[in-house]
Amino acid sequence: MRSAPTILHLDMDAFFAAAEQAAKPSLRGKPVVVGGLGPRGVVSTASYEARRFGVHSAMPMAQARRLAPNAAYLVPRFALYRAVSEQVMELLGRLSPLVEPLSLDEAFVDLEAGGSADDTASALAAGERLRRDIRAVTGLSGSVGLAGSKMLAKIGSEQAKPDGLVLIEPGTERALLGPMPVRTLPGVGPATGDHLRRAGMTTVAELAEAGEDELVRLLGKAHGASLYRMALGRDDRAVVSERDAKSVSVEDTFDVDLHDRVRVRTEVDRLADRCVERLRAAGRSGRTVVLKVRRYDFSTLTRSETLRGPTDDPGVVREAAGRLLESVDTTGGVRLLGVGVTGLADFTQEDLFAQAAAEESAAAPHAPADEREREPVGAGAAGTAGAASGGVVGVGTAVPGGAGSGGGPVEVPEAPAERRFPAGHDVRHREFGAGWVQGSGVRRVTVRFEEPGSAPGRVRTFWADDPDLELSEPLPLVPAVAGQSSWPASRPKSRSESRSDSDAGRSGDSGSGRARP
DNA sequence: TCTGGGGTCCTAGGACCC
DNA sequence: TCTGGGGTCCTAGGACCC
Repeated sequence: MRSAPTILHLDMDAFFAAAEQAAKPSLRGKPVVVGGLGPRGVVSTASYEARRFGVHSAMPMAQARRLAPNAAYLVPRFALYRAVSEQVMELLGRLSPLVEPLSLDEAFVDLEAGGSADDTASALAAGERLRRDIRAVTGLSGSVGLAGSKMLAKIGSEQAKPDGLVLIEPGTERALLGPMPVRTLPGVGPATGDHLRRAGMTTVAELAEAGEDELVRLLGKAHGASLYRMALGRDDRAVVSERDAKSVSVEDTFDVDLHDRVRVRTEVDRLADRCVERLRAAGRSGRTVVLKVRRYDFSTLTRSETLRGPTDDPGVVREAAGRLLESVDTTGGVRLLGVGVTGLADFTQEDLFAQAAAEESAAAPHAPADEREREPVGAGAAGTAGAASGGVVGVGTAVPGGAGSGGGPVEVPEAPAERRFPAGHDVRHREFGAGWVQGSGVRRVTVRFEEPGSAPGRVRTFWADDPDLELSEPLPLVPAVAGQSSWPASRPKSRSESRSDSDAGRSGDSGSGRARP
């Protein structure tokens, strides 16, 4: 707690949906829902227009479509959101060296540590200036909370939404919190909320009255004690700018449950490879391998194995995950698989002579499908990895498809129009210019030709293999102005890998099972 | 046509060691 | 040799957050 409201919390308003509306003029003022479009997708973000229909985050997409059948439904474009996020974080960095990002669209800033505010008036000024700057640079709105602690700053930004600022004057915390529902406090979710309600507590004031002993008895030592402090408005947590990741994991939910044991095993191998890719991109290695299985009935279990030393070897992680899989009963079907690594260390394979030798005999006879021969194993790799790793584009849930090696019995369907041109992604046509994929299917692609600065545009339909039409990088939401932060998405990236994928797919046009739309 | 993906932190029991 | 206690590591699960 400090006596001046110099901790700032920024939360961008409906971030993913707002970015899409800024990128697509025809969607402004309309309900927009961003999330997974598959049969098991959920909502990531709903625009405020969509929220009026009752759509909200984490809702199953099917339910959202029932509530708001006329909304625009889009897959997330993380490359775009990451680029906007970097612009925002850069603005926060001008306020203070102490910036703690919580996600792409949210962060704490210690204004006092940055010398940008030391009392109510200066904090207010800094907050309002920040909101103006964010709008000028990104075209989007963010809400700001200012208070003497993290908890209150965050509650402030929540109250400020959308597009507002709330300052909570130190000294007024308890009066403000008292009547609020317990769910307002961070760390009180559905389970704890129910627990407390059954014990007769629904407001923050009632938590404070109950006392620490009672809350500890109810919720356990750590949770009870911290909740009691929060209920009194006490929160001394510092803004921490750099935190090392403690685990890396990847997981996939399948459109239909997997029953074939062999298929389950190949999916685990692919997940292990993806996990190691991310691990290596971060320059880390890990000692404990975790397998996650969600079964047909949504029951979820994890199995883990700790190795003798850390590894970033895909073969080692595959083997461990495979062993763990053998201890799991998958009859009935598998809905989700995940592979993760914890116990992270900073060094990589070179340091692991002993480990490598010990593991050698157990290594698979065939090389992993995704050998990264581009990067020499030498010292240069770590130094350049950062620049190259930024370009990974997360495109919803890609489900089937061989890992590219082409070997193996898994059928490789032609890349259908909806995968080559995912709904919502940017394209460029040689004649008509910039636009975005409004829909695709049956080998056709429908494009709306408009871009961030333009008026709402018109729609045209093309063959999916039209050579004049190609996928393109996201454009800045606001035209660049001299002296302002650059547009990260426009930085040079690795050559589009979708090219080789689609080449491989296209050659087999007449071949095996092409997905019917 | 129910329930994503990426994380963090906490608890609890058993093994093992001193 | 009838019985203690503390510390750390490993494993599994659950709650919570965005």
